[in-house]
Amino acid sequence: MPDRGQMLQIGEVAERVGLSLRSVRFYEESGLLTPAARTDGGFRLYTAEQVERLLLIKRMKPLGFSVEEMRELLSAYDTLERGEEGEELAQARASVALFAQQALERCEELRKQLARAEEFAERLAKLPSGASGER
Amino acid sequence: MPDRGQMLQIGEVAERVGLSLRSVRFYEESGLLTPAARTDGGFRLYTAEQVERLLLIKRMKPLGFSVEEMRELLSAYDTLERGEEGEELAQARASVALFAQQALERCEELRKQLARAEEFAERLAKLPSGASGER
DNA sequence: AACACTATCACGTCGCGTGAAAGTAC
DNA sequence: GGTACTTTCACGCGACGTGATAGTGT
Repeated sequence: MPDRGQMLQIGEVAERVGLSLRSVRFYEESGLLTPAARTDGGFRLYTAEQVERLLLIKRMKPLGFSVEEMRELLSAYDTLERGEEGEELAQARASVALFAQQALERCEELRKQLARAEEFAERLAKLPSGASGER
Repeated sequence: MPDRGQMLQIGEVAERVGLSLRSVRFYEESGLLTPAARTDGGFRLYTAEQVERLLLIKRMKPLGFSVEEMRELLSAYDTLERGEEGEELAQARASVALFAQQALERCEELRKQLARAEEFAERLAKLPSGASGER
Protein backbone atom coordinates (compact mmCIF):
# COMPACT_ATOMS: atom_id res chain seq x y z
CA MET A 1 0.00 0.00 0.00
CA PRO A 2 1.70 3.15 -1.16
CA ASP A 3 1.78 6.22 0.99
CA ARG A 4 -0.76 8.82 -0.03
CA GLY A 5 1.93 11.48 0.15
CA GLN A 6 3.53 9.81 -2.88
CA MET A 7 0.34 9.66 -4.85
CA LEU A 8 -1.26 12.14 -7.18
CA GLN A 9 -4.79 13.29 -7.75
CA ILE A 10 -6.30 13.14 -11.17
CA GLY A 11 -5.55 16.77 -12.01
CA GLU A 12 -1.82 16.44 -11.50
CA VAL A 13 -1.77 13.16 -13.37
CA ALA A 14 -3.70 14.53 -16.32
CA GLU A 15 -1.40 17.51 -16.59
CA ARG A 16 1.79 15.46 -16.44
CA VAL A 17 0.58 12.97 -18.98
CA GLY A 18 -1.12 15.46 -21.26
CA LEU A 19 -4.61 14.01 -21.16
CA SER A 20 -7.91 15.55 -20.11
CA LEU A 21 -9.50 14.57 -16.81
CA ARG A 22 -12.34 13.12 -18.82
CA SER A 23 -10.00 10.94 -20.81
CA VAL A 24 -8.33 9.57 -17.71
CA ARG A 25 -11.72 8.71 -16.24
CA PHE A 26 -12.81 7.28 -19.56
CA TYR A 27 -9.84 4.93 -19.67
CA GLU A 28 -10.78 3.83 -16.20
CA GLU A 29 -14.41 3.21 -17.23
CA SER A 30 -13.01 1.18 -20.11
CA GLY A 31 -10.97 -1.00 -17.79
CA LEU A 32 -7.49 0.20 -18.76
CA LEU A 33 -6.41 1.31 -15.29
CA THR A 34 -7.95 1.64 -11.87
CA PRO A 35 -6.60 4.25 -9.46
CA ALA A 36 -4.48 2.58 -6.79
CA ALA A 37 -6.56 4.22 -4.07
CA ARG A 38 -9.13 6.84 -3.15
CA THR A 39 -9.16 9.45 -0.42
CA ASP A 40 -11.82 9.16 2.25
CA GLY A 41 -13.80 11.67 0.28
CA GLY A 42 -13.57 9.61 -2.91
CA PHE A 43 -10.79 11.41 -4.83
CA ARG A 44 -8.79 9.16 -7.13
CA LEU A 45 -5.15 8.59 -6.17
CA TYR A 46 -2.51 7.41 -8.65
CA THR A 47 0.95 5.92 -8.23
CA ALA A 48 3.97 6.75 -10.39
CA GLU A 49 3.55 3.40 -12.11
CA GLN A 50 0.06 4.33 -13.13
CA VAL A 51 1.29 7.58 -14.58
CA GLU A 52 3.69 5.46 -16.64
CA ARG A 53 0.80 3.30 -17.75
CA LEU A 54 -1.12 6.33 -18.90
CA LEU A 55 1.89 7.51 -20.86
CA LEU A 56 2.01 4.11 -22.49
CA ILE A 57 -1.66 4.44 -23.42
CA LYS A 58 -1.02 7.85 -24.83
CA ARG A 59 1.80 6.52 -26.97
CA MET A 60 -0.47 3.78 -28.28
CA LYS A 61 -3.15 6.18 -29.43
CA PRO A 62 -1.44 7.49 -32.58
CA LEU A 63 -1.29 3.89 -33.77
CA GLY A 64 -5.06 3.88 -33.91
CA PHE A 65 -5.74 0.99 -31.58
CA SER A 66 -9.20 0.88 -30.10
CA VAL A 67 -9.71 0.95 -26.36
CA GLU A 68 -10.61 -2.71 -26.45
CA GLU A 69 -7.39 -3.56 -28.23
CA MET A 70 -5.42 -1.53 -25.73
CA ARG A 71 -7.05 -3.43 -22.92
CA GLU A 72 -5.98 -6.71 -24.48
CA LEU A 73 -2.44 -5.56 -24.98
CA LEU A 74 -2.12 -4.08 -21.51
CA SER A 75 -3.46 -7.27 -20.05
CA ALA A 76 -0.88 -9.35 -21.90
CA TYR A 77 1.77 -6.84 -20.92
CA ASP A 78 0.79 -7.23 -17.28
CA THR A 79 0.97 -10.98 -17.55
CA LEU A 80 4.54 -10.73 -18.80
CA GLU A 81 5.56 -8.27 -16.12
CA ARG A 82 4.07 -10.38 -13.35
CA GLY A 83 6.22 -13.28 -14.46
CA GLU A 84 3.47 -15.78 -15.15
CA GLU A 85 4.22 -19.22 -16.48
CA GLY A 86 3.08 -21.89 -18.89
CA GLU A 87 -0.09 -21.38 -20.91
CA GLU A 88 -0.65 -17.84 -19.72
CA LEU A 89 2.84 -16.81 -20.61
CA ALA A 90 2.63 -18.34 -24.06
CA GLN A 91 -0.64 -16.61 -24.81
CA ALA A 92 0.63 -13.29 -23.56
CA ARG A 93 3.72 -13.55 -25.72
CA ALA A 94 1.68 -14.44 -28.77
CA SER A 95 -0.64 -11.54 -28.15
CA VAL A 96 2.16 -9.04 -27.74
CA ALA A 97 3.86 -10.34 -30.87
CA LEU A 98 0.66 -9.88 -32.84
CA PHE A 99 0.28 -6.33 -31.62
CA ALA A 100 3.89 -5.61 -32.41
CA GLN A 101 3.37 -6.62 -36.01
CA GLN A 102 0.19 -4.60 -36.31
CA ALA A 103 2.00 -1.65 -34.78
CA LEU A 104 4.67 -1.82 -37.46
CA GLU A 105 2.04 -1.97 -40.19
CA ARG A 106 0.27 1.04 -38.78
CA CYS A 107 3.52 2.95 -38.61
CA GLU A 108 3.85 2.28 -42.30
CA GLU A 109 0.36 3.66 -42.84
CA LEU A 110 1.19 6.70 -40.73
CA ARG A 111 4.23 7.39 -42.86
CA LYS A 112 2.10 7.34 -46.00
CA GLN A 113 -0.45 9.65 -44.48
CA LEU A 114 2.26 12.00 -43.40
CA ALA A 115 3.72 12.05 -46.88
CA ARG A 116 0.35 12.90 -48.43
CA ALA A 117 -0.25 15.50 -45.77
CA GLU A 118 3.09 17.15 -46.41
CA GLU A 119 2.43 17.26 -50.11
CA PHE A 120 -0.92 18.83 -49.51
CA ALA A 121 0.47 21.38 -47.05
CA GLU A 122 3.16 22.43 -49.49
CA ARG A 123 0.70 22.89 -52.32
CA LEU A 124 -1.46 24.98 -50.05
CA ALA A 125 1.47 27.11 -49.03
CA LYS A 126 2.41 27.79 -52.61
CA LEU A 127 -1.05 28.84 -53.64
CA PRO A 128 -1.96 32.22 -52.12
CA SER A 129 0.68 34.33 -53.85
CA GLY A 130 -0.36 33.58 -57.43
CA ALA A 131 -3.71 31.93 -57.73
CA SER A 132 -4.92 31.70 -61.32
CA GLY A 133 -2.24 29.61 -62.98
CA GLU A 134 -2.88 26.51 -60.92
CA ARG A 135 -4.02 23.12 -62.03
CA MET B 1 -24.26 20.94 -68.33
CA PRO B 2 -22.02 17.95 -68.74
CA ASP B 3 -23.15 14.93 -70.68
CA ARG B 4 -24.36 12.14 -68.44
CA GLY B 5 -22.26 9.70 -70.42
CA GLN B 6 -19.21 11.43 -68.93
CA MET B 7 -20.50 11.34 -65.40
CA LEU B 8 -20.20 8.73 -62.70
CA GLN B 9 -22.57 7.33 -60.14
CA ILE B 10 -21.67 7.33 -56.50
CA GLY B 11 -20.37 3.77 -56.46
CA GLU B 12 -17.79 4.34 -59.17
CA VAL B 13 -16.75 7.61 -57.58
CA ALA B 14 -16.36 6.07 -54.14
CA GLU B 15 -14.24 3.27 -55.50
CA ARG B 16 -11.95 5.53 -57.48
CA VAL B 17 -11.43 7.91 -54.60
CA GLY B 18 -11.25 5.27 -51.90
CA LEU B 19 -14.11 6.51 -49.75
CA SER B 20 -17.28 4.76 -48.63
CA LEU B 21 -20.63 5.67 -50.15
CA ARG B 22 -21.66 6.89 -46.74
CA SER B 23 -18.69 9.21 -46.54
CA VAL B 24 -19.40 10.72 -49.94
CA ARG B 25 -23.01 11.36 -48.94
CA PHE B 26 -21.87 12.67 -45.59
CA TYR B 27 -19.60 15.21 -47.24
CA GLU B 28 -22.56 16.27 -49.32
CA GLU B 29 -24.77 16.63 -46.22
CA SER B 30 -21.99 18.71 -44.73
CA GLY B 31 -21.93 21.07 -47.69
CA LEU B 32 -18.55 20.09 -49.13
CA LEU B 33 -19.79 19.11 -52.58
CA THR B 34 -23.09 18.71 -54.37
CA PRO B 35 -23.39 16.22 -57.22
CA ALA B 36 -23.46 18.03 -60.55
CA ALA B 37 -26.68 16.30 -61.52
CA ARG B 38 -29.15 13.54 -60.79
CA THR B 39 -30.69 10.94 -63.06
CA ASP B 40 -34.47 11.06 -63.54
CA GLY B 41 -34.68 8.37 -60.89
CA GLY B 42 -32.66 10.41 -58.43
CA PHE B 43 -29.20 8.80 -58.67
CA ARG B 44 -26.32 11.17 -57.95
CA LEU B 45 -24.05 12.01 -60.90
CA TYR B 46 -20.52 13.36 -60.51
CA THR B 47 -18.12 15.07 -62.91
CA ALA B 48 -14.39 14.43 -63.09
CA GLU B 49 -13.81 17.74 -61.30
CA GLN B 50 -15.90 16.55 -58.41
CA VAL B 51 -13.86 13.39 -58.20
CA GLU B 52 -10.81 15.63 -57.93
CA ARG B 53 -12.51 17.57 -55.17
CA LEU B 54 -13.15 14.39 -53.24
CA LEU B 55 -9.52 13.40 -53.61
CA LEU B 56 -8.59 16.79 -52.21
CA ILE B 57 -10.88 16.19 -49.26
CA LYS B 58 -9.34 12.80 -48.72
CA ARG B 59 -5.87 14.30 -48.70
CA MET B 60 -6.96 16.88 -46.12
CA LYS B 61 -8.24 14.29 -43.70
CA PRO B 62 -4.91 13.07 -42.31
CA LEU B 63 -4.27 16.65 -41.24
CA GLY B 64 -7.17 16.40 -38.85
CA PHE B 65 -9.26 19.27 -40.10
CA SER B 66 -12.91 19.14 -39.15
CA VAL B 67 -15.59 19.07 -41.79
CA GLU B 68 -16.45 22.67 -41.00
CA GLU B 69 -12.85 23.72 -41.52
CA MET B 70 -12.73 21.83 -44.79
CA ARG B 71 -15.82 23.66 -45.93
CA GLU B 72 -14.19 26.99 -45.17
CA LEU B 73 -11.03 26.08 -46.99
CA LEU B 74 -12.82 24.66 -50.01
CA SER B 75 -14.93 27.76 -50.19
CA ALA B 76 -11.87 30.00 -50.19
CA TYR B 77 -10.25 27.70 -52.71
CA ASP B 78 -13.28 28.06 -54.99
CA THR B 79 -13.16 31.80 -54.69
CA LEU B 80 -9.56 31.79 -55.87
CA GLU B 81 -10.28 29.44 -58.74
CA ARG B 82 -13.25 31.46 -59.94
CA GLY B 83 -11.00 34.51 -60.21
CA GLU B 84 -12.89 36.79 -57.87
CA GLU B 85 -11.68 40.30 -57.10
CA GLY B 86 -11.26 42.85 -54.35
CA GLU B 87 -12.49 42.08 -50.88
CA GLU B 88 -13.49 38.51 -51.64
CA LEU B 89 -10.11 37.72 -53.13
CA ALA B 90 -8.26 39.20 -50.18
CA GLN B 91 -10.31 37.25 -47.69
CA ALA B 92 -9.91 34.03 -49.61
CA ARG B 93 -6.15 34.47 -49.77
CA ALA B 94 -5.96 35.21 -46.08
CA SER B 95 -8.03 32.16 -45.30
CA VAL B 96 -5.92 29.88 -47.45
CA ALA B 97 -2.75 31.27 -45.95
CA LEU B 98 -4.06 30.59 -42.47
CA PHE B 99 -4.91 27.02 -43.37
CA ALA B 100 -1.54 26.55 -44.99
CA GLN B 101 0.17 27.52 -41.76
CA GLN B 102 -2.05 25.28 -39.68
CA ALA B 103 -1.38 22.46 -42.13
CA LEU B 104 2.36 22.83 -41.61
CA GLU B 105 1.92 22.82 -37.85
CA ARG B 106 -0.14 19.67 -38.02
CA CYS B 107 2.44 18.02 -40.18
CA GLU B 108 4.91 18.76 -37.44
CA GLU B 109 2.56 17.15 -34.94
CA LEU B 110 2.12 14.15 -37.20
CA ARG B 111 5.88 13.71 -37.38
CA LYS B 112 6.11 13.71 -33.60
CA GLN B 113 3.31 11.20 -33.30
CA LEU B 114 4.96 9.00 -35.86
CA ALA B 115 8.24 9.15 -33.97
CA ARG B 116 6.57 8.15 -30.71
CA ALA B 117 4.65 5.44 -32.49
CA GLU B 118 7.79 4.00 -34.03
CA GLU B 119 9.53 3.98 -30.69
CA PHE B 120 6.58 2.21 -29.16
CA ALA B 121 6.38 -0.34 -31.97
CA GLU B 122 10.07 -1.13 -31.65
CA ARG B 123 9.86 -1.62 -27.93
CA LEU B 124 6.91 -3.91 -28.42
CA ALA B 125 8.77 -5.93 -31.01
CA LYS B 126 11.75 -6.39 -28.74
CA LEU B 127 9.69 -7.56 -25.81
CA PRO B 128 8.28 -11.06 -26.46
CA SER B 129 11.57 -12.96 -26.71
CA GLY B 130 12.90 -12.09 -23.27
CA ALA B 131 10.31 -10.63 -20.96
CA SER B 132 11.53 -10.36 -17.38
CA GLY B 133 14.51 -8.05 -17.66
CA GLU B 134 12.43 -5.11 -18.88
CA ARG B 135 11.86 -1.76 -17.39
C1' DA C 1 -16.13 30.31 4.93
C1' DA C 2 -13.73 30.85 0.49
C1' DC C 3 -11.63 28.59 -3.02
C1' DA C 4 -9.74 25.17 -6.11
C1' DC C 5 -10.24 20.60 -6.97
C1' DT C 6 -12.94 16.59 -7.57
C1' DA C 7 -17.23 13.41 -7.76
C1' DT C 8 -21.01 11.33 -10.46
C1' DC C 9 -24.67 11.49 -13.73
C1' DA C 10 -26.09 12.22 -18.29
C1' DC C 11 -26.68 14.40 -22.64
C1' DG C 12 -23.92 16.33 -26.92
C1' DT C 13 -20.53 15.93 -30.79
C1' DC C 14 -18.14 14.22 -34.95
C1' DG C 15 -17.43 11.19 -38.64
C1' DC C 16 -19.04 8.08 -40.23
C1' DG C 17 -21.03 2.42 -39.97
C1' DT C 18 -24.92 -0.26 -40.57
C1' DG C 19 -29.09 -1.95 -41.43
C1' DA C 20 -34.02 -1.47 -43.37
C1' DA C 21 -37.21 -0.88 -46.92
C1' DA C 22 -37.94 0.76 -51.18
C1' DG C 23 -36.96 2.49 -55.89
C1' DT C 24 -33.90 2.51 -60.38
C1' DA C 25 -31.06 0.94 -64.30
C1' DC C 26 -30.02 -2.24 -67.73
C1' DG D 1 -37.77 -9.90 -64.63
C1' DG D 2 -33.54 -10.67 -62.28
C1' DT D 3 -29.95 -8.49 -60.05
C1' DA D 4 -26.80 -4.97 -59.11
C1' DC D 5 -26.88 -0.43 -57.83
C1' DT D 6 -28.98 3.35 -55.60
C1' DT D 7 -32.33 6.13 -52.60
C1' DT D 8 -33.79 8.03 -47.92
C1' DC D 9 -34.51 7.53 -43.12
C1' DA D 10 -32.70 6.66 -38.81
C1' DC D 11 -30.42 4.46 -35.06
C1' DG D 12 -25.55 3.01 -33.31
C1' DC D 13 -20.72 3.66 -32.08
C1' DG D 14 -16.11 5.23 -30.35
C1' DA D 15 -13.75 8.49 -27.74
C1' DC D 16 -14.25 11.62 -25.54
C1' DG D 17 -16.42 17.09 -24.55
C1' DT D 18 -19.43 19.66 -21.77
C1' DG D 19 -22.27 21.23 -18.48
C1' DA D 20 -24.96 20.61 -14.04
C1' DT D 21 -24.91 19.87 -9.41
C1' DA D 22 -22.88 18.50 -5.33
C1' DG D 23 -19.19 16.96 -2.27
C1' DT D 24 -13.94 17.44 -0.69
C1' DG D 25 -9.60 19.49 0.98
C1' DT D 26 -6.98 23.22 3.21
